[in-house]
Amino acid sequence: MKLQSLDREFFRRDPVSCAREMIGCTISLGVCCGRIVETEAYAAVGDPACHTWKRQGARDFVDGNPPGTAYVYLNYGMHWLLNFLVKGEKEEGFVLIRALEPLEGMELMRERRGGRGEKFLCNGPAKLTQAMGITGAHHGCDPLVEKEWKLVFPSAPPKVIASTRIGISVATDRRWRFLQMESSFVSAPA
DNA sequence: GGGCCGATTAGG
DNA sequence: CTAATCGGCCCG
Repeated sequence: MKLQSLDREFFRRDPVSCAREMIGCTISLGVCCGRIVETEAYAAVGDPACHTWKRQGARDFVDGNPPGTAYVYLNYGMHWLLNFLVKGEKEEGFVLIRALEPLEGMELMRERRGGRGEKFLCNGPAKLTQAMGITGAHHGCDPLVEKEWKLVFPSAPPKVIASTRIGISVATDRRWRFLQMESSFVSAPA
């Protein structure tokens, strides 16, 4: 089977479809690799939970970068969260990566995560950035171009479950959280 | 400048 | 349940 890398076109769509279809894709940074088992979509327009709702800086980021660009931000003053910029013709926004199934480089992940067990290395948006070594230094980088990054489609599309987004206090009714069915590496059950 | 809040996490 | 910890935003 042939490994098909995500391309620019993949991110030139609406964020909800993009978030759904990123489930099952693998993401690599350096020697570490994991399968994406949980994502969330945020819409640049009309979504009170999206950074663009309140932050001009986020809006500028959308306008000033190509689709696929990494949007990394510091949450609660201590946790880096990884998003990918999505820019369709009609809809723009972000896909938040919320959990990975660790596949490669687990030794290094474990070291970065204080020796925790495999199931707890990447089962949360801030845990996976810590395990993968993603920080604000990666904000604005282009994973479709930069060599240490690799984003690859799954050989077969997994079963995906839609659920409500987590950890937000507004627009909580939208089922814009996506999980790989039966995965034990998600941050929380659907 | 000060106050408040947040797409979280680990520990009690 | 809460502390930790800081950039952005809203005031003044």
